[in-house]
Amino acid sequence: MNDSVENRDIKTKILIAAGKKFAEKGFADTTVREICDVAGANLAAVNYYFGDKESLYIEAVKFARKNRVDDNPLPEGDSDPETRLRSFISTMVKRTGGINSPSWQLQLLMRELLFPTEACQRLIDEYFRPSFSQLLEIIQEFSPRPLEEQQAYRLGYSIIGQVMYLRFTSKMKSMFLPEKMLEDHFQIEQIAEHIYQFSIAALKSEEFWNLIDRDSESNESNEIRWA
Amino acid sequence: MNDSVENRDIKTKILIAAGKKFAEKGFADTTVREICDVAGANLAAVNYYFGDKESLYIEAVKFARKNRVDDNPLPEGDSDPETRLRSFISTMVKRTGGINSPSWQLQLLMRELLFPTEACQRLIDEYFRPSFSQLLEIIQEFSPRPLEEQQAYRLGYSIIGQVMYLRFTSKMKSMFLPEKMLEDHFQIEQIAEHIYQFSIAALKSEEFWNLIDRDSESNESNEIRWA
DNA sequence: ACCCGATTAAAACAGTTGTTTCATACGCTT
DNA sequence: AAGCGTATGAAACAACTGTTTTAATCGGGT
Repeated sequence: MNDSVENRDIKTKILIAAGKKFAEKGFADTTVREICDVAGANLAAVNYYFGDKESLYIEAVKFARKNRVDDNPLPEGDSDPETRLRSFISTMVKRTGGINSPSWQLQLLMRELLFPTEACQRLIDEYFRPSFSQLLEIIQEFSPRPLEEQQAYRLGYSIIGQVMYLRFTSKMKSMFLPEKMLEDHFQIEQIAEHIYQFSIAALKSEEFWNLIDRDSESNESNEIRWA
Repeated sequence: MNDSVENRDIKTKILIAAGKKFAEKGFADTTVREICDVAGANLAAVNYYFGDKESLYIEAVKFARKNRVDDNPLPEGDSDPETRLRSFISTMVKRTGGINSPSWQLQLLMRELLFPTEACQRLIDEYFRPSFSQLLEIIQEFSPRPLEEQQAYRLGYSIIGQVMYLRFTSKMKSMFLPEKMLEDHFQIEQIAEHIYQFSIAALKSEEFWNLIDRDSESNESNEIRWA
């Protein structure tokens, strides 16, 4: 099993075909025959190149992640917090592919999050955590004083949650929302702008930060310090 | 196939066993033999009572929903919007079972949302839409002027998204968050309170409503800005 | 006591699945 | 051109799946 040029082609074809099918129907519902069919490879090729179906799945997840990182890279730069947050949300929404056109790569990664297999921990560490860390940094800049870790995490969840929920429920959205509304008011850019506006409104609310302050003070008095 | 007392028992047992297994591993990964084993029924019982596996699945989803509705009913009453929103979020978070103790009923419904089958549309109409409608009503009360439908929907999504994301990612949360933080700061009540505070901060922001107003007046410019 | 429908039990069936086998074809080095 | 390791192709295998069949059992009504 080397990586010479002539056989990387078919191997890659299998990885792509597998990724698409796994993303679409999950591990159990996807057959090796199906994958080989799409890839134009022989049935034995999967076992020849990857050993077994499960190893192929793990490789497909890795492959999907690798292919995914480069698209929609998180914006760098030291602009103001508002702009950075807007860019971040916009990027994340774009990464999810909005409502209608999800990439199979992300769909596969999502599936892995929802029903984790062995490949999940690695995925979190290498793909999701870096983005989340960047979000935490941005959030920190809105806080009038250094945020406690758990508060930053919860805020991060609130923002990421809005983004991810749209992807998670993308299949049922047409059952929930009228077709016309989907087309007219739930396009990628509109979604991103809405989530940004909603989040920034909360993050800029003085009252909100006062509440958090009060909350953390009462926590410290009630609980043993940790960390 | 009648519903006399003596055979409702085994039928119900199968429904419960099927619900649990389907929730845990999905439709394809669950075998009829497994279900019958758990239910203490014979292999033929599934086909005898339900026809085939798929019909059993649909019945199991219905059964899960029926069992689920009564717990954590949405609070009635005509208190102020803030209280109603807080109650609503609290109820929804409780319904999701928080982080650690999900019920198999809800887990099955969630799975149906994520990877819809035929049972999904019915589920949305009978179970999720009523809750969402109530949320829309509450949101409306925060708006200084009558909300356009799509704006109400997007706001609803922002709030529901925060709640649901926690459930959707419950399995991976222990991979993402330190154990200690989960225990100390991601309990049901804390999550609910946080989501409420975050959402209410946005909903009370004058700037936010001004933006929405401006937005609805000029939809085109918004799209161009993001193109 | 007998019968008859409803239910259960066990086995068998037919189809699909992941995996393996083995013979053949290909590409490169000598 | 010969030789050799790699890759492919078609078929077969063994296990598992949902479903069906067939016979046995149960329980109540006549």
